[in-house]
Amino acid sequence: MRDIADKLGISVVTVSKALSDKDGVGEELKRKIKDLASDMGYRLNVMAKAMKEGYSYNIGVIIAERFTGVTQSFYQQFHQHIVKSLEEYHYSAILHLLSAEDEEQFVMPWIYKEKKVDGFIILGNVHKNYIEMLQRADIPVVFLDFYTDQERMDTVITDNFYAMYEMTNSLINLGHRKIAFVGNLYSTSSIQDRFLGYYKSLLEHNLKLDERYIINDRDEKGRFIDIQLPSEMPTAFVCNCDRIAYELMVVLKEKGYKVPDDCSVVGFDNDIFSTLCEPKLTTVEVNMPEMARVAAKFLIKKVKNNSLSFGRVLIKGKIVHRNSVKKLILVND
Amino acid sequence: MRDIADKLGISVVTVSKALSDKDGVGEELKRKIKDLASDMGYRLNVMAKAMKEGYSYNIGVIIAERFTGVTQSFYQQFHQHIVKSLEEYHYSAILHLLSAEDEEQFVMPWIYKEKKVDGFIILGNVHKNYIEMLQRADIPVVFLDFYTDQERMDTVITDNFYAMYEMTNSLINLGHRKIAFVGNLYSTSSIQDRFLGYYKSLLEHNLKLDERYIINDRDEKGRFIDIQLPSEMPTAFVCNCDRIAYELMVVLKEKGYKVPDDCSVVGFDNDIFSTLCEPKLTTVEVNMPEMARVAAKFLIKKVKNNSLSFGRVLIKGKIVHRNSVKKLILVND
DNA sequence: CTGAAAGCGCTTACAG
DNA sequence: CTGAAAGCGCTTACAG
Repeated sequence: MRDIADKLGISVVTVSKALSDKDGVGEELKRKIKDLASDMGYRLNVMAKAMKEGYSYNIGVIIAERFTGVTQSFYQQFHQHIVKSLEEYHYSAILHLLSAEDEEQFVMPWIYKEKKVDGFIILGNVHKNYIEMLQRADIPVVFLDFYTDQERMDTVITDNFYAMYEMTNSLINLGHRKIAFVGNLYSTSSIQDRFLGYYKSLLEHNLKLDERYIINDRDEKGRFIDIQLPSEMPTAFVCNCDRIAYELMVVLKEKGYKVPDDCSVVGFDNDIFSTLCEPKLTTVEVNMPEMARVAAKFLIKKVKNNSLSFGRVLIKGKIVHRNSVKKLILVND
Repeated sequence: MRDIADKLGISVVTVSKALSDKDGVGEELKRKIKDLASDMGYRLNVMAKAMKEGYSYNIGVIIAERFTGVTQSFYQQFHQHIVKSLEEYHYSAILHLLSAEDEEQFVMPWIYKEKKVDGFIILGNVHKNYIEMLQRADIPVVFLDFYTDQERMDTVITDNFYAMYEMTNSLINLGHRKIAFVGNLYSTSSIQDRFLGYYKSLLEHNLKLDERYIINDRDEKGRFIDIQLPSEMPTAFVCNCDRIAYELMVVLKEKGYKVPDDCSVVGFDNDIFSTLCEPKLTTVEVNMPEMARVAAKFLIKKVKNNSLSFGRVLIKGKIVHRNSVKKLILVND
C-alpha cells in the first residue's frame, strides 16, 4: 500500500479506500489505484486487517477423532461442504481433530487459546461436559448433526425423526408388518430420534413394538458389536445407518438369507456403504450442503453478535429408493 | 497484556517476554506474570504476533475437487494426517478445494491472495500449468503423493515403483506366471510407476510383457470405465489401486470367476475398498502418517527459507497380506 | 474527494 | 533484569 501510494503520490488512506471499495475516492483515481495494485502484484495482508478489526476470518471445525477412521468418511464429507459454505462469507475453515484425551481432560483447542478462530462448528457428538466448557468460553459455537438438552445450543441437524417415520411408513405401505430396528438406543441423539420415528410409524399403524425386534449394534463406547439376528425373523430391518445396514447384510448372507427376497433392509445416510453392497441400499440422503450452509450462516451471524440465538434447526432428508426393499403380496389385509 | 502489565505495575514488554519464555525476565516475576495471565484468561492474539513477524502460521492444503467424491476418502484421510503433523509446528491447515474451473483458468486460491497462508501442500495430481503458476508465485509449495518432471519440485511420494515390484515378485514366488496389470498407463505418475515396478519384476523373472494383459480402467480425464477381461485369463491381476481391484472383483464375480481360486487379485492403497470386498484384498499400505510428517517438515523449513530444496522423496509402503491371493501348485517348474 | 493522526496487540532492538 | 520507542500493514474516525 505504501508503495502504491508513493508511486501515485497519494496517501495510503486513499489506497485503502479504493482497494476495499469504500466511498470517498474518485472513480478515475480508484481505477488507477486498482490497476497499479494488480500490476505490482499487491496482496492484501489480512492479518493487519484482522488485527485492526478483531476478526481472524477463520472458523474452527471440531471433529472427535473417533469419527475419523478409514471407514468413516461421513464427517470428512461434511467438512468439505463447510469449507465451501464458509468461503462464501470469505471465511476459512481450520480443522481441529479432538482427541479422546483432550475431550476427557477438558483441553480447549489451541486454536482457541491463540485466537486463531472467530467461532467453532462442532461436527458430531462430543461429551456433554466438554460442550459446557465450550459454551462458557467467550466464542460463538454452532453444532452440526448433533444436539443435547443443553440450553442456548444452536444446532443444525437432519430431521432424523421424520425421515425414519416416513421410511417406516413406506415399508408398511409395501405390506411389511414385522419390522426390526437395528441400533443402540442409548448411543447418540440421532439414533434415538430415528428409533422414535420408526416407533411413531408403528404406533400409527397399530403395530406393537416388539422388544426382540430392537437389535443392538454397538456398546456404550460406540464400538460396533456383532449383530445377533432374532430367533423369529422379521420381514424388514430398519437400520440406524448405512454402515450397519451393510454389516447386517453380510450377516444375513452368511446365514443364507437373501436380500430383499427373504427380508428387506433399509439404511440411513446415503454414504459410501449404501452403494457398495449388493443389492444397493434404499436409504435416507442427508442434505449435507444445505446443513453446512445453514450452520455457516448462523455462525457468521453469531460472530457479529454472539447474543443471537437460533435454537435447533431441522433440515429434511430425502428417501433414495434402490433395490434392498421388496413389496410383500398380502394374502389377507 | 496491557491489563496484566498495569495490574502488576510493570511494562508490556516484560509481560511479552515472560509469556513467550524469552530471557530478560526474573524467574519469580515470570511466574507471577504467567499465573496472573491464566487467572485473567488471557489469550495471545496470534494475529498481532503474526503481523509483526510476517507469518500467518497457516498452511493451505490444496486438493482438486475431483478427488473429493463420496467414494474417495483417500485424500481426506491424508488431510487429517497433515493437520496433525502441522500441529507439531504450531501451524494450522486451511483446506482449499480446487475446482476444475479455477484449475483451468489459473485462478490462484484466494487464501493466497489475502496472505492467509505461509505455504501450500498440494495433495494429488494438479495440472502442470497450474503448478507452474504456483511455483512462480512467491510462496513455498510442497507436493504430496504426486510429481512431474518440473524443476524445483519438492515432493513426497510413496515408493510406488518398489512396492509394486515387490508385490509382483511375491505373486511370482507363489507360482503365478500370467499376471495382468489393471490401470491406465497415461493417467497419473503413480499408476505409471506402479506399472513399471510390475514390469521390472516380469523382466527379472524372464516373463514377457503381454499387451493383452494391460487392462485399461479409466479414460484420459480419469473417469472410470468398464473393465474388459482379456480373452485368455491370467492367474493374477495386479491392480493400480484398491478401488479398481474392488470393481474388478465385482466383474469377475459376475462372469463366474472365484477369487482367489480362479484368479488372484491384489490392490494398492489399503483404503476402505480393500476391506469391503470378499475376500479381503492383499494390498500395499501407503504410509500416510510418515508422508504427511515429512511434507510438513519440508514445508515449514521452506517457509523459513524458500531457497531450500528437497527434491523427490520416496516413502516406503508395506504389503498387507489378506485373502485375495492363492498359492499356485506348480506341476513343473 | 483526499489525507494526517491514532490505534489494533504484539515484538524487536536498544538503552539503562 | 527491566522498559521506552518504534514499527508490522491496515482501517476508522475526523478534519480540511
